[in-house]
Order: sequence, then structure tokens, then C-alpha cells
Amino acid sequence: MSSETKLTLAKLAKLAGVSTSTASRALKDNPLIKQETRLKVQALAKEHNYSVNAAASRLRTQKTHVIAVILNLIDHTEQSTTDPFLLKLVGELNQALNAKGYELLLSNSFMASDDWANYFIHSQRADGMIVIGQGKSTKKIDRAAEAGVPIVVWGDPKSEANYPIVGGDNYQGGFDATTHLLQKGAKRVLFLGDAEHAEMQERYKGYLQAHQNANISVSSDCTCTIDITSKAAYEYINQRVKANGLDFDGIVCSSDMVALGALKALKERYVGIPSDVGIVGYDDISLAELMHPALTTIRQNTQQAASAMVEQLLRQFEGLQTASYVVDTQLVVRRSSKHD
Amino acid sequence: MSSETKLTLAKLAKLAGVSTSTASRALKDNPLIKQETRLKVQALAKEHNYSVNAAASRLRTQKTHVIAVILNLIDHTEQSTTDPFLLKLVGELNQALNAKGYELLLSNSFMASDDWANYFIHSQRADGMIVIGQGKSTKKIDRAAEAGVPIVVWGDPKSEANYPIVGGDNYQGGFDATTHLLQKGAKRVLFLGDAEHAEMQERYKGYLQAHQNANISVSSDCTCTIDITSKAAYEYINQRVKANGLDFDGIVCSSDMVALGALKALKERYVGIPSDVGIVGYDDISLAELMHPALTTIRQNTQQAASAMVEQLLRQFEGLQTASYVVDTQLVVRRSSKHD
DNA sequence: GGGTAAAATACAATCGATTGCAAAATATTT
DNA sequence: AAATATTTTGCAATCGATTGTATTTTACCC
Repeated sequence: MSSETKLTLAKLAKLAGVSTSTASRALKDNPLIKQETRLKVQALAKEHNYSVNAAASRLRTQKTHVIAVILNLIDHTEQSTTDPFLLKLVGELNQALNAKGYELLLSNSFMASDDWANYFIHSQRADGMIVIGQGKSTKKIDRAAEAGVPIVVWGDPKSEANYPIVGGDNYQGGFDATTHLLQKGAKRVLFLGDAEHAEMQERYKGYLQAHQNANISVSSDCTCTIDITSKAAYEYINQRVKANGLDFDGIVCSSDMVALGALKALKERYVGIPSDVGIVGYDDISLAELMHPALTTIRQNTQQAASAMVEQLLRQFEGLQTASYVVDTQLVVRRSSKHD
Repeated sequence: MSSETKLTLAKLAKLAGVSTSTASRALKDNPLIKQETRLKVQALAKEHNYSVNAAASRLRTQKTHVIAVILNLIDHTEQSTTDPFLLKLVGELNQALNAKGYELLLSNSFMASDDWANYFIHSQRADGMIVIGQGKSTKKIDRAAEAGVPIVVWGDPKSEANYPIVGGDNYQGGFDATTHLLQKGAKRVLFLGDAEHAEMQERYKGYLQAHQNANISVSSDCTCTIDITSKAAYEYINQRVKANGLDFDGIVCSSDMVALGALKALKERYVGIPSDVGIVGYDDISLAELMHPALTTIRQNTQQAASAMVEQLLRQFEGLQTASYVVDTQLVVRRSSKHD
């Protein structure tokens, strides 16, 4: 349509018969400019489809209005592209950021060297970072935070850190999941996960406490360390049942994906769920309720999580106090744990 | 650590005792600069953690090395944040783009006005766009392409368009899925999806052709138009069985999510899968094989898809010819359709 | 109407990197 | 050693928007 060459602020200003400074201010409704002028410039801008050159604006203002979201994966694992929960979180973050006028730059921890402060912030690619997952070590995160990067992390909010962490109450979640199974009569409940994760660690503590409260001792062979993927869970359960027979009657899983893997392995061996083994997952991904039997799980409110993360990040921009934030967490009881 | 103020190219140049132009060239290994000088500058850059200011660089070069990836959702539906397939694709795109030195700006079609050319390209936010999904109307995409935006679309590669479209052979996929069910003896196979999508349209044609080849007539009430979500599928099947009883013995679903919804509804009514009804999904999301029964489905190679999309996009930057691309598609037979 | 206060607009520097072209340094030739 | 060719480096303009300060215009008052 418009066959003109690229429309810059200068050209727009000329069209309106004002200077670039006036045009610039008019576009942002600066009260310094007479209302009438503002309207004229804005109308012209709309008419000619003008939009501010982001590169120039960023250079001048030193603000990008971009947030880097990085999936902080465990190196050798493929949790990222597979786990619907994490991706759901990304989707929610995108919404929440857009609502505040920010854009989302998606990254994973493989690229971008290890120096996040430099790669993202000093290079003026983004104003701040949201890191999804604490990983096994928080070294990179800590370093970035020390370098003064505005940062928020999805992880275990009880962790000590000098940056805000948003996450569910993992201790409580692990406790609730376990208690639920024990109340349903389970005697030997497996914990399926990787305690090297801070989040999983907390859930594990909850698992232990639940046993203590119920006055049931935990056998050490009930603690199963595996990658947090459905595949690993499937293989582990398969293996274990083949080797030991069915030496458990409940499983607390560190994610729904893990639960699904375990479920599959058990069903293939015609183990009754929940009659022989009760299962509780974690996250309440959309597929949890579609499973057969539908999966009992711990729901974490992702929308609330996303808003909280964005808010904690924006507070840093304004120099305000920040704090870790505990997202609502709730046991959702479905068929996989409920004897009729 | 480094308590200096922000390190710019100018300061780095001073440190190295050369001009900014020399420093700039040295950093990019420009052969105009003596090897020795190059090494010195590069060493200093590394030592002081220098990284180019992206905003300035973009302004000057008019290139951002950013690609906007937009989830082109059907307006009222929530397919986006829910469908693991689309998110998987995003993950793969991220990898593929990073491998080529590009970054991924994630967006959805709600924000960013309707004028993509302006919002993303003229504003210098991105160099090109990858649109996931053709939606019900390709108006916005067409407009962007006409405005000269480098663009690639995930959709039905057989669609006529003046931009490359990457996608599976949907006609073949629909045909294979349907033929498979018919061969297993199904007589009344439902098509569950939304033919307003170009992709679904093609699958539907394949569905029809399969019937014709098998010399089986298609009853019009076997074509079921629903939103492409598991919820809609669940409700539809529930409703239908309640109203009409089990008046079908096979379902071709337009996505795995749809299949999961249908599966759930049927299982709740104790309909035997696959004995009473055979089901075939589409996409082969990671959960397909975790279902019970495991879901027969049409696999689309997302990794190949992502590379192809990125390649077609980069070709546009270089002014090369582009073409739509058909991604490998394959029927994966599992229990949901296979009588023993 | 002269003068001051207030409102509206314009000037010009700035953000930091890139690059065509000019200048300086070094090498080569006779 | 002078002259030319070649390599290496530096100068200065440029990308486009923003903003502190200066300037012009308008309003107001006695």
C-alpha cells in the first residue's frame, strides 16, 4: 500500500509540521504538548501506520521492554521440550508479560554462554530475566543476581537466595500427597524423583514428615532417584517390578509426567490402580484428568505463578522490595488414588 | 566483580589502544585488521566480559537477528496454552533458530494489533516471522506477506500462498488414519475436528477418499465439527452417546488432544477401545503412547519441521527462492486401534 | 501597551556500534 | 633512496528516537 520509504519520526514530524521532539512527545501523550497538536500527530501516525523504531528507542532510553525467559534445564535431560507444565508456564508468562507491556524472549540454558548478565542485560537484549527451574545448581543464577540483574526464579520459594523465588509450597505438596496415600491405607509408598532439585528435595521432606506423622517408618528402598521424565519413570517401575515384584502400594511422583510413565508401566503389568497401587502426581497438567484412571495430583496455579513472577520482576525495576512468593497448591483427588 | 561502568566499544578500544572502528572490525575477525591486533582486542573483550550492545548494533545494521514466533490462535479457543504439540514446535523452533544465531521472540495473535508488518518488522523488533497455524482466515498472514515481511507458516503445505508453508501431508494423514480404521473393520467412522482449518480440511478430504477407495459411503452425521480441544471432544462424545447411543465404531481425530478427550468420554461409559470403537489421533504428542490404551496416531516430525521453517525463512533473507515443504508423516499403530 | 508569567514548541546532544573512505604505516620495487 | 604498492588503522557520518534546555508564542495583569 504505502509505497513510501520507511516512515521515521522525522518524516512524521514533517508531515505534521512540527519538530521531532514535539512529535515524539505528542505520541506519548506528554502534557507538555498542546492537546490539539497531540491529536493531530497521533492521527497522522495511525493513518500512516507509523510505529516507533524499537532499536533506536532502546538505545536511547536504555530500556528494552523485553524479558528473557529461560528454561533452565538439567543438562543431559530433555525435560524441557517434553514437560507440558513448564511450557504451560511459558505460555502464561507470555500473557502476563504482554499485559504489562513487555515482550518475551525465549531462551534455553544451552546457548548464550554462561554469563547471563552480559549476554542478556549488558548487551541490552532484555531488561530482566525469568528463570524457570533452579536446576541442580544455582550457580549461574546466583552469579547473575550478584551482577545486579533483575531476576526472578520459578523454584522452591523456601530456598535462601538474594532474589525472589516463586513456586508452590513443595513441602506441603509432598506432605499432602503422601498423607493422602497413607490415609487410603498405603503402607509402602515410593517417592519417585530427583532430590537434587531443590523443589523435589522439599517434596521429599514432606513425604518423610507425612510418614512420621502417621507413625510409619520409611524404608530406604522406597526412595527412588530418577530423571524427571515419563520415560525414566516407566523404565524404573518396569525394571523394579520385574526384579522385586510389586513391593509397594503407593507412589508419590515428582511430576505428572513421571506419574504417567509409572502408570503406564503398572497398567501393562495389569497392576490395579488404585486397588493395588495408588498414585499421586504433581502439577495437574491438562492431561491428568484425561488419564484412565484420572490422576490424583497436586495442582499448582500457573496463572497466579506467572503474575507473581512478573510482578516481582517489575518491582525490581522500580527499586522496590521483593520477596519470594508461594503459589496456591492444592491436592486434587481423582481416581488414581481413590478406592471406591 | 568488574566495578567499572558499562563497558562500551569505545572504552574497549581505548584499552586496546586502537580506534573504535578497528576494535569493531577486530571483534568480527575482519581480515582488514592485522591478526595480531584482532587477537589482542578479542582477548581484552573476553577478559572484560565485553558484549556488543544489541540495540546499537541493530539500529546501525538494520538487522535484529530476532525472529518473532507467533501462535496464531483461533480467537475464542484456548488451543494455544493447552496443546502440547504447538508448544513442542515452539521448543524445536527455539533450538533451530539458536543454531543459526537467531533469537526467538514469542507472541500470540492477541497482542500486537493486527498489523504485523508494522509491529514486528518496521519497528525493528524482528527480522522475520514464523506463524504457527493458519487459523480460520489467512488474512493477517497474507497482509503481512504482501507488505514484504519475510514469513513462514506452519499449516497445510498444499494451500496456495505467496509464502512458504511447512506442514505434514494432511490429506495423506487423514487418508492413512481412516484407511487403517476401515481395514480393521470399522463401518461408521467419525471425523472429529473443525474443517474451517485448512489443515483439518485436507485431513477431511483424505478421510472421504479413504471411504471411497474402500467403497464405503460416508454418512453426513459422521462429520462432527468441534473446537480442537480435548474438552470439546469429551463433551461432544459424551453428548452424542447419551443421545444416540453408540452409533459409530471408529473415530479419526484432528489432534491427539481431541483423541484424549474422546477416549476419556468413551472409557467412562465403559465402551471398549478398540473392541467397540477404534481411535486414531494426530500429532503423536509424547503422551500418546502413555495412554491406556496407547494411542494410534499420525506422527509429524517436529524437529524436521522446525529446521525446514527456519531454512525457508533464512532463504528469504538472502533473496533465494522458497517453497512449501512437506514434513514426514507416519501412521504409528498402537493399541487404541488394534484388535489383537 | 509594556511587562511578566505560563504555555507550547524547537534545538541539539546523546545512546553505542558500524562502515565507506581517507590517512598513515609498512613493504616492495627499481 | 625514492617511488609506488600494499597493508593497517582512524575519521566521521550514520542509524532513529528521546530529552534537558533554550527559545518562541500566547495569555494575563495593571
